[in-house]
Amino acid sequence: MAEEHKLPTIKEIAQRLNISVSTVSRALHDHPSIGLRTKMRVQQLADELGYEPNKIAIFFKQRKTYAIGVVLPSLIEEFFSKAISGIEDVARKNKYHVFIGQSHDDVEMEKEIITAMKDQHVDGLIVSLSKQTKNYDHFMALEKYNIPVVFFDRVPSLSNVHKVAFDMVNGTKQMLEFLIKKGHRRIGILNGPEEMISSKERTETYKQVMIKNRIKIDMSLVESTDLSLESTATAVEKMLSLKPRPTAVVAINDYVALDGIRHAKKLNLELNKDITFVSYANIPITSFLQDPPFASVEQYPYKQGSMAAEILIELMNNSSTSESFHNILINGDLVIHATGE
Amino acid sequence: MAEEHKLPTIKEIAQRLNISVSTVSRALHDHPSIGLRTKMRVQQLADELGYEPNKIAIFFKQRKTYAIGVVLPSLIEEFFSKAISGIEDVARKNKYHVFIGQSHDDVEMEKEIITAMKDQHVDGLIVSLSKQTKNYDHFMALEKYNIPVVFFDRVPSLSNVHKVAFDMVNGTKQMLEFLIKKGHRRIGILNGPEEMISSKERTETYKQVMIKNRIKIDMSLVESTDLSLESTATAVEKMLSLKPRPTAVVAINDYVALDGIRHAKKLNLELNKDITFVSYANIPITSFLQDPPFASVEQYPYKQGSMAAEILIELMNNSSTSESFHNILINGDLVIHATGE
DNA sequence: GAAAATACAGCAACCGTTTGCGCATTATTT
DNA sequence: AAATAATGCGCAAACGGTTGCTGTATTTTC
Repeated sequence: MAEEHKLPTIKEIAQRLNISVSTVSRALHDHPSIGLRTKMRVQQLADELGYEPNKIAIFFKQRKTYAIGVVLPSLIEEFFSKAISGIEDVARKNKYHVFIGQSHDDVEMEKEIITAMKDQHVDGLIVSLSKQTKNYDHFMALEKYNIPVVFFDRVPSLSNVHKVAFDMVNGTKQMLEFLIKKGHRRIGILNGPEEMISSKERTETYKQVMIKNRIKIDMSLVESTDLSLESTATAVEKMLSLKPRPTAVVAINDYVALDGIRHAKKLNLELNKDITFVSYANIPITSFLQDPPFASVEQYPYKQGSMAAEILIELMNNSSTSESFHNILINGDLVIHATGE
Repeated sequence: MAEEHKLPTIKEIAQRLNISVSTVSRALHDHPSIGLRTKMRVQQLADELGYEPNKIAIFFKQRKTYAIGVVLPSLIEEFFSKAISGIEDVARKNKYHVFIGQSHDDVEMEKEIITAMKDQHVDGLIVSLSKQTKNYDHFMALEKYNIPVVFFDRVPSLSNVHKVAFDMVNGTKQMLEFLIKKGHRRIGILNGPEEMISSKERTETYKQVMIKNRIKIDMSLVESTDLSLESTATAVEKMLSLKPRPTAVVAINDYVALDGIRHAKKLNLELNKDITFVSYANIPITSFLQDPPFASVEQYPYKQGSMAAEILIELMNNSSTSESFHNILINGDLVIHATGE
């Protein structure tokens, strides 16, 4: 049973009613040049037959797919799954659908996904770079296909692209000023890989704020991790064995901060007294944690996603290549987690 | 610049070479009935022009999109984002792409997504039900369009569907036997909403195991939560205020267990002594937790996702409606988290 | 009552590719 | 040398729908 799977087409309606397909098409679109009588007959038969336009055919004709692709490192990070929600919501409102691809922080995978999405003729792309990505040719190639790209969060260090990102400079300033106000003078940074511009910005801002507050800059207080477990462990260890030890540590994200906290406990350091950890917010389980980071900068992933999507939609509509590039900075907010000090 | 966006087509190649499009098409496919000379000329020009077949046109013609849709409650739950990875990996291997839709546990949203995916002509669908879903008509309607559906994790209570799910009966047995062996006699259940078959199975298994171990069944030890924060809080409170209090509690997932643990601490109960919490694994941050659930049953989301995808691919290939339905049960494994007792 | 305007519907091309069938050429067989 | 078989390629339809143009009744206008 159910083996005939012949969906009704406009052609069929035309035959049954003994009129032309163009008339049917126009009737269904309520075109003014079709008589009321005909329109009604068509509408009725269409309903009876359960006719539904074949969108693939339409997309093909219109050279549009109403699909946007999203490429990001990993859905497991809450930051990204929240961002996806923002993208999805905006997309749905505008009748777009969302393809998702995870690069798992692998450039080759990223390229593959981009190619696949190009082949699928997505109308636009939203991308958060893999942490390995240094070269942007595979994105630039998309221009040829007229596929606009909006980057978010992990954006390339180029000026001629559209991007939405957390305002790292501002967020880092807030965080450092907060710590300094609390009396900290020796502040460590558990930074991300050099390839990420956010890492560079963090370091720069660090220097800036230190200078402004007349604190001597000590670059041995800046450690990097490529975010792998081992690399993070090494960085944490180095950081905590510095002499004198920093009294506060800014970690690139909550996971790294938690690693630091765990290690500090092992060393029998008293948290928020001997040493204070702060970070940039990625995870929301802090309420279950005995010792959360003292504070985090909320980065509003949902907002980043939805803004990126809005920009993309604008770009897809006005294919009139507006010469300017969007460069949105999202302001973070400092959130205090720890219950007391 | 770049305003001509005219991608080369087979037609263009044909014109330039003064041959027919059919010849070009066949040449590009290495069809035996095309002469070597012609093939080479075509190939070369195609390379020069950077020709790429228009997949949309091909999909349209072949009435296939090479897209599979995935509908699930929320990407934020790690269980699901891991499952997605499993689905994606299998899909990619088979040249399929993945559309994702989040129902956010809302039936209406679920229906909308299904409709959208049907309109997009996905070739198949993988679904984990919203916790509200009681009626499966919107899935059954897909038969008409010849779109196969494979359910996973949150599956419907129907026998004539394909599904992959965690073996709740077995997993729960393992867990309960484990607790009983440890001496627990008064075991509470923080169960999920009644609509989820897993909840029913949990209750049933509970009774069964109790009977087998000659422990009197006390249904006041079974509390339900709809998984909202408030509902969970209420259930936890009730559970911990029972007299006598249970010495062990099985929670539907880690989040609920953590809520229980937090509440127990507030009541100054000593964990794993006065009361022990166990659950089904959804989250991996246990290593950062001071007091993780004592044990969890790992549900292998990646495996569930990849198996569901494999079944779907099989179904999409053999549209020969095999009369039997897949009904895979994934065996869980008990994982002990707590460091000591 | 004839000319002009309007209303209604059909023709055919088009989007890019695939494929069954037929038709020339050339090559092979006897 | 004639009949047969390969070989190489083109024609045209098909997938489902949209749209500019054309054509014919029917009305309206003066």
